[in-house]
Amino acid sequence: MRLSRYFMPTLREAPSDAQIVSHQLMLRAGLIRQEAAGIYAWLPLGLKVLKKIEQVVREEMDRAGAVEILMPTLQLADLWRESGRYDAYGEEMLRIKDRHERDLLYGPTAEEVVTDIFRAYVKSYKDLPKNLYNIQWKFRDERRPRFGVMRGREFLMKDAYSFDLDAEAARRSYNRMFLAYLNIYARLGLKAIPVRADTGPIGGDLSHEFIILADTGESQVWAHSDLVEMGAPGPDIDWEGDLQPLVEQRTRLYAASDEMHDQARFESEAAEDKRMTARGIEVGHIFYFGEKYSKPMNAKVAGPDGKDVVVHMGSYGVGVSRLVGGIIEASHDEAGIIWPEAVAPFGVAVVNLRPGDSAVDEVAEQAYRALADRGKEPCLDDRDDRPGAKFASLDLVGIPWQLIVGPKGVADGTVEVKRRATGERQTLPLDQALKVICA
RNA sequence: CGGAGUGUGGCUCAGUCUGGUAGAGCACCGCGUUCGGGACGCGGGGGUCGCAGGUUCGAAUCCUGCCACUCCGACCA
Repeated sequence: MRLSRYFMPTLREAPSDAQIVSHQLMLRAGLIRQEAAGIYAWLPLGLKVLKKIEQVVREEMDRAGAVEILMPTLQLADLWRESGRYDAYGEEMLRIKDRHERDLLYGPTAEEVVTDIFRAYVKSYKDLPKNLYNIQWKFRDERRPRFGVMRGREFLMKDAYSFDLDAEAARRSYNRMFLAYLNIYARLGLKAIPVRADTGPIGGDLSHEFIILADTGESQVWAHSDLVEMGAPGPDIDWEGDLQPLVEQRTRLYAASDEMHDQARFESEAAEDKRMTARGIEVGHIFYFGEKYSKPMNAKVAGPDGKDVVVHMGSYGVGVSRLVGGIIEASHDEAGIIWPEAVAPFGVAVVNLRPGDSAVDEVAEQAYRALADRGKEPCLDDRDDRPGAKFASLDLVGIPWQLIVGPKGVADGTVEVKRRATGERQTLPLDQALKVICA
């Protein structure tokens, strides 16, 4: 992609609406544009990042045995009347009428729809377990949207729903999601901590929130430092096997956010030098809720004895659009965004410092093609700007590498490679520069 | 939803108190000089001053109503 033909409207100053750094940087880097309170258009760069996060989430869900579907944004109120939530859900639900005066709503979540799909087709315990997920736009009419995409009204969310014969099987489904989530955040270059969450009237210990560490995060977390060190289990675990040990290894260590924190317990469970407190952002929530929806909505399968059994369900959410902001909160500096390579909109920018100079053009084109051939998703900065302006805007939008081609270097057969995250640069012949970037 | 605040060109803001022909910087267009970290000079384009009503010879400015957005609080992926 040639930046001279691209659409990347960067701003030198942040619009005054934006308070937190990720929101400011998303506006300045031209990732999003606000259309209304908590509602955003996604511009090319922002959309690329969003799609990359979405794809990582999708791959890890698939790996863990979940199956993707796509449910509608508009849902029938009647389904929500079945579960009893149509009246229970407050002003946050956007309610709409169609031309036939039928009550619709813009889905804030999809338990009802997925349960309806499930019950229509799945009739036997032999078909369990099932885990259906979708990545879809949701709407919650927040009283007070803020923090840009971190707390918008419209947001992209991955939500998965598991169906099992009993609580024990549901725990196995829960465990798969628990570990899949850790893998997702690790692939996104984030440090995530699973903290025990309030299970409300359901009870039990099967609800966790996933908090990514960021100094500017809105939540406080307290955790045993070994938990952070332990990290993700990796993709190669036996997803069909017994995952309980891997989960317990992580859940037995202390971790809590504001609402569940107990300082006395923290101090008794973690030695003084193992106590970590940090700021973070909640980017995922997994929950076992048993028969809460399956019972009122009559989602049953025939058990081994031929009798109907109400299925046990769980739901598992990842805030995909929120993660865009979350990653920026966790990874930026004074100059702008620093994208982890897994989600960067472009892998490398080939910076032509003198467009129109045929020798420079030629080397830049050559570098661009070589990087494209190697799958590095390069862009070519052939904009007619001064070098400083190019560097500043490329730093701002956070592309991980800059391969700088200028007249001086071309004259003695070299280019410069700059790494965004560290600022380190080296001057090298092109073939070696390519090796550095592709290493 | 309670409290506070802001709406002036694409962005940041001045002008409002004390009514009198709408400003600056950035961005944009043209020309020239520049060209390795958001250049400089000269010239230029662009604004129903959130909307509606009122007061006045005259309203961005005063009054009334409405709308939008932001911040603090209670609530959430």
